[in-house]
Amino acid sequence: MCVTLFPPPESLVLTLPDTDSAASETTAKEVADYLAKLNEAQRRAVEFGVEEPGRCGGPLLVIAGAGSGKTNTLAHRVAHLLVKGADPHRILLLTFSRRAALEMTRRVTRIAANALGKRSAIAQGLTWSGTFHSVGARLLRDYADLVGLAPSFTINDREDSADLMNLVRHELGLSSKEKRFPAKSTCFSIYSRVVNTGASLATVLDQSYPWCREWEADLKRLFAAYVAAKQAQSVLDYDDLLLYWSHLAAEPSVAADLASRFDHVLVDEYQDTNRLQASILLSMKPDGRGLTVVGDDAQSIYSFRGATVRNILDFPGHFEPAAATVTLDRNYRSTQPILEASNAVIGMASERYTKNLWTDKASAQKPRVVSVADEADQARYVVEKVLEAREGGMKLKSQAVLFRAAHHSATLEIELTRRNIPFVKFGGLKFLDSVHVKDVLAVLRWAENPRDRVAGFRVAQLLPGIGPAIAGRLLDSVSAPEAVASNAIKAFAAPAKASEDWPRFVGMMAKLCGRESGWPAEFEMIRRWYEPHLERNHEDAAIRIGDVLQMESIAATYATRERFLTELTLDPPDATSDESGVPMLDEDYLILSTIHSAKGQEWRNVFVLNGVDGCIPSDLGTGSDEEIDEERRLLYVAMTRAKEDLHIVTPQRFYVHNQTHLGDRHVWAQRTRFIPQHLMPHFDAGAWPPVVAPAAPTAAGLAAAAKAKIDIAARLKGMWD
DNA sequence: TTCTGCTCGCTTTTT
DNA sequence: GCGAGCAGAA
Repeated sequence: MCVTLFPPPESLVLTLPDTDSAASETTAKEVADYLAKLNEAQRRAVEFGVEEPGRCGGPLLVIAGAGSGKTNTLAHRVAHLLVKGADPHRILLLTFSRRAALEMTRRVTRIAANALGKRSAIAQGLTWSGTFHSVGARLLRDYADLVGLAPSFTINDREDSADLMNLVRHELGLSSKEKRFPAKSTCFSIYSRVVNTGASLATVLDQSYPWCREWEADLKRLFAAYVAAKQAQSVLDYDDLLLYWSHLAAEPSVAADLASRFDHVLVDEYQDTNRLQASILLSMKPDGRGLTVVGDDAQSIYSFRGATVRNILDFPGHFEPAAATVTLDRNYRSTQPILEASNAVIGMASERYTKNLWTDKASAQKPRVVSVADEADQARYVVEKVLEAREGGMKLKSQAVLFRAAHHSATLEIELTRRNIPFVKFGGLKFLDSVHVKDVLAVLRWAENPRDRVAGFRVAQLLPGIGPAIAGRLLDSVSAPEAVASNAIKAFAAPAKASEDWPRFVGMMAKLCGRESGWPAEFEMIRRWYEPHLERNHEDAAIRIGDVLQMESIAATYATRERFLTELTLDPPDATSDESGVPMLDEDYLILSTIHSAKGQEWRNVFVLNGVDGCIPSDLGTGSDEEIDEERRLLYVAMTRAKEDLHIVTPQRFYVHNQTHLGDRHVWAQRTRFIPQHLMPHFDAGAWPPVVAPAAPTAAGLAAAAKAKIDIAARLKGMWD
């Protein structure tokens, strides 16, 4: 995982080099240099409204098609602002993921270094770059007192939030209805959708969760209690980071201060922001001065998270006069045949807004649609083609395998492991979901914030002899008014069955709450305490201890416990590989990724797995026309990742695991509906392995086979001798 | 009250 | 191939 720290507050006071006149002259000359590499549209996007220092241009929307140099353009714009004298500490750069934020600052630094020479230290001051959520968390800690939040608030990830929802649900007695109440994760998804879309509960239920319609009144009660519980416990969920921020920004007494912190706000991947995020931007920059958003409506693939493509479409109209729009439609990534095929696929969307992309990268190779018998053949095809390209000098890292759902790569992962091909998988990660990781984090979270019931509930029940009932009582005494956590734990009458483990637990919690050991020594202490419990509860304790040890080394790179917890929640490790730990950066490895996680990336050779109906589009995403269109955009995103070669693999026979009451079964799959027959001229269609006439078995072959049979039989018998 | 062993139901994408 | 929830034993 990428471990980056927000620099300590002191570094914010970094002194800026003087802007003397001699430097300005060199600047003027080199400006021309670095802008000369951009095309005309990119250059307009970079220079728009950037005048002398202190002045910020009006709002700008950049529609940037796939591979049109979007990141590069945005990075140039930031660098250009810096060159023109903008204060880096007063630039807010909002990206979709931390990975994207890192890439952006890296590029800005490089471009600014080229343009400014030694003065590139300026780019180092670009400290406000990150996701909406992580920036929200930072701002909230600054303003915590103002909004009545404990500055030591902890952040619940999705799973924790669902657990809290579950606790509240039980307290309200909603779990013991005659008819089954929606599952905790469903409840949480509904809640989250209401918050992120700004729609009413009734609307959300009608549009997205019709089967939960009858529970509307109960859900309302549940959500009210959930919000109260979060407040009582000083915990925030992901949505709260945005929600508190938006309320903060809308509050006149704070808004001015908040807005005046930043001269420029730039937002990447704007098509994947939701209503709440848009409202935050508008209240931070009501007149749009200094506001730049970049995105591509054809790549909007996060509506399940409340993102709405309307944000990008309606952006210009929010301002008076309307925001300027620059469209980047020249593609620098893919060859002409790949682009033509991609354009054809997205061209069938029922609604579309941007123009076709164009390129001058000619190629004779059309993208391929490869028919294979089943998933095993699909895996073999990919491995064979990957190795073939590797022989031809293409690094594994320049090749990627993309799929709709994380488990689609399971067969391939086995084949890769068998053939000793290293790979790293992005997306669908369960690292933070595994019980042992959550256990350890719960201890930390509870120590950091003793009112966090989800964490405490989990920790207490690790001790033998303590179940839900006793854990609940312990938590009550810890969170009683005026209670001091470590004293309350010490004073608690543990049951006899837990007496053996109790003193050690009390000692550990006292040290953690008192911050006696310091960070990261605390982590080691928790690990040592946890190991015996892990061994008692899990057969595969050794592997799990390995994970905990790995976490320990990650923990050591964070300055404080709070930083570690916050960043791990907001930016969990996003990759796994066949062996524990991500391979060293200098090693070569194949990329496996969900299409969602592949956003913004590119590779020379791209394989799209399971290009069949039921996978793309997913069975679960074929309810409405909007959903189908989003699945189509997903395929479009996957296809436009490819620079030179694109393989869409379509297994004819598809194995489904326990998906319905029918149990495991094979289904016969059809090529995805997004590539209908009339688009096939854009592709090279073929089958693999190539069809050859079946050779009759030779006498020698039969003899060998017979011999093998005998050998195996003998060996099997030998096992029991 | 905890713990174990069973059944039933669900199963995308992620900050 | 897994978690939530339940029934029954300790």
